[in-house]
Amino acid sequence: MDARTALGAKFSQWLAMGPDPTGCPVRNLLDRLGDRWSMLLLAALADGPKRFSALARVIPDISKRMLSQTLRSLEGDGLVLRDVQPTVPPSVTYSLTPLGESFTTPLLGLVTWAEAHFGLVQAARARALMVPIGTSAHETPAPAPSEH
Amino acid sequence: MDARTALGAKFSQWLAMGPDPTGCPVRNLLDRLGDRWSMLLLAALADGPKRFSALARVIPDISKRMLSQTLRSLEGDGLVLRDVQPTVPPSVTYSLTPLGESFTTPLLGLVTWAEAHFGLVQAARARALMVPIGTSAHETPAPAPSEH
DNA sequence: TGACAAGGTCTCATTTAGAGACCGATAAGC
DNA sequence: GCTTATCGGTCTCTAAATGAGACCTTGTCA
Repeated sequence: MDARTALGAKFSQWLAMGPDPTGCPVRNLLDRLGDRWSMLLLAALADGPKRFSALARVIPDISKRMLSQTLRSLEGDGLVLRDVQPTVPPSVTYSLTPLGESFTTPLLGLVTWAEAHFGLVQAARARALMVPIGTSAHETPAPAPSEH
Repeated sequence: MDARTALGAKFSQWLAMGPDPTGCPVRNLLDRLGDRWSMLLLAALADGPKRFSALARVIPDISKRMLSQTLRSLEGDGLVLRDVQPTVPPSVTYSLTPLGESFTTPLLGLVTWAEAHFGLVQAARARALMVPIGTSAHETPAPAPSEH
């Protein structure tokens, strides 16, 4: 059974579980980790424990606000450990918990796929620009350039 | 080399590539697929081609607006094929492209992890509620209910 | 004296997502 | 004939998420 078949089978099982999407583990975790920063932070922490400002440096385009918020969400889910040393100024180190480490396995699969297929995605994007999305031979001709 | 080490190695490679995050394939794809709906739609389509309204039924809590928008984004990235039959009313069927099918492999890994570890995540969440985040032994003592 | 660092929080403005009305053509129910 | 529903969306309006950047405290360095 290939991955597509297996995934499709799982998906129809979720459907059978009823109409409540929040009860589904996959929906639940995808809602948490499926944002712009969570998986990226987990990848950064896979490289080793890091302090708040070190994370901000290696991911320059995250705001302090989202960095703080996302780390607390990951901590709340048990994926990240937050260790505060009561020095002055305080020193806070974030690291992966064993649960967080276990997540690096599927995350590595995702990352590997991205590296391997990025070229094909870029090619598809280039085609999408040449032929506007949704346009094909049998559709309505291009709409007359009406203003507004 | 375990997954965590491999992922950490990849992460430090990205850092060496320079300060521009958008050039990184992983950042780029994570920004596209790392949202609330993209991976879920890919999982739904792994179950087989589906029409617009069928997708809306199996994922009841997505709005038509986001469904349309996300499908077009996936089409633009070459993961999903949109097939319009010029009947009246038009019949539009979405399916995975070969590239989209190849993504089901890492996605299945993610889904499998979620199913296997959801219990641990729930336990961590419960603990996080009992002991407010960031609180540990060497921090400021719990704000003693300064009764007198 | 002033600047800078730690690890955040706070407010404000912009961006994004969701709710729901609407569309045009057709077919079914009454 | 009238109402209703389906199809695959788009449109507007509002609510929520996000980003930018000021601010905080205590201490060290110049």
